[in-house]
Amino acid sequence: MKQSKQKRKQDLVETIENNPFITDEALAKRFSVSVQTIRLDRSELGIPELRTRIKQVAETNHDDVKALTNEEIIGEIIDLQLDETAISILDIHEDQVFTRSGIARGHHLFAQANSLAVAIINDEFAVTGRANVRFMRQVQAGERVVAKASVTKKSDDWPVITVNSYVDQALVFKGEFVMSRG
Amino acid sequence: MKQSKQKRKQDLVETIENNPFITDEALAKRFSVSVQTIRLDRSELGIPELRTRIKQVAETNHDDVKALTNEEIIGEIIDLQLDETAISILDIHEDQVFTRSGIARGHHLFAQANSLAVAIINDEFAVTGRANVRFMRQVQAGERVVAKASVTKKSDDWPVITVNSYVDQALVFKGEFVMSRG
DNA sequence: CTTTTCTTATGACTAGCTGCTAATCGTAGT
DNA sequence: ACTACGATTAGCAGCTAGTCATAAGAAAAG
Repeated sequence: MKQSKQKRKQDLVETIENNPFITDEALAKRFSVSVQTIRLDRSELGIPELRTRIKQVAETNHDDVKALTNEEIIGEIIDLQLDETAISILDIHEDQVFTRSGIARGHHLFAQANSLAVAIINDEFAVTGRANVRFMRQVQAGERVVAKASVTKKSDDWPVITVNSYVDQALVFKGEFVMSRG
Repeated sequence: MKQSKQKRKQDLVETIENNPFITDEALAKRFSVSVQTIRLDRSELGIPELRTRIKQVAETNHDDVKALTNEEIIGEIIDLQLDETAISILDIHEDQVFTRSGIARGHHLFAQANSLAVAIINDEFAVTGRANVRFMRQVQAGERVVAKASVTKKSDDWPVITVNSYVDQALVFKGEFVMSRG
């Protein structure tokens, strides 16, 4: 069935969206137009060719370079006394755990604690110098991690922050962060 | 470096397994043999061509709810000998640094090293038990961090992995990870 | 009836293969 | 030394699913 160019383009986008594995030839048959017309439409719509599309689908879930959340702070700070204590919460999401075991990847707990340690120091250029961490118990997806930080050694050069993270009442993470002023 | 056919075939399987997006030409270069040899090896091993491989990857995680082969890794692993050594690279992006100082937030370096430590252990349920890390030098946006991991203590219960990360030749991160098998 | 837009056709080119045949290399056995 | 053998390399036709550029024909709009 022949349709208007507008309509065909709309349908084309939809069709490809829910079946990225379709070739131009198949599309041509489906819309009763020539392959060339499909190519024209695709180029006008900025839709890449089949192989590129497949690759994109493959990459979205295979891509190794998975970044951590791009927020300045991992977790939500709910209490903060500068240079004293701080508390943050982090809800462990489905994609922060190992798909096989369902256990939260360690670096997320580290990131939460590290963020908190940085936040507690009243300095614009505070960075972590050293850290000593321990994962006490595995955390599952859906659990809420509460991190409690306190400055255990006040020093302008090397303040030390201790972070304890809990799920309910259970200690899941212990960390000691030695900071440095940038 | 030339190797025996057996060894090459083994390496070929591994290489393709953790990077299905590699062409025969690239493989030929990597193993210092001709493209024809790679094709021969592939056909003997029953490994399909690039496009088919990509399609398989795309398909398995298109209709798949629970992907098992999902390697959640921060950074790109460029070399891996299970239970021995591993190397990964991570390009520090604009939004992985503190907006004020431009210094990479520590947990990204930790995440890279932690991922590598998990990957090196030949176990589906390996998790980090303890870690001792040190940030030697600040890393700026745009810099490429190369993490080198090696198993320093082989143990079924508590293997220890040492990770050293470099920017150019400079050591920027040192970490010791004590793993536990889930 | 023109003009413009749309559609289709054509030819030349590409990557990354397959499948086949033929030649060469190095090593080992007799 | 000769030969046999496995491993390697080379070359070529053909394939898919495209690319780009150009041109010509059809349909719609002015």
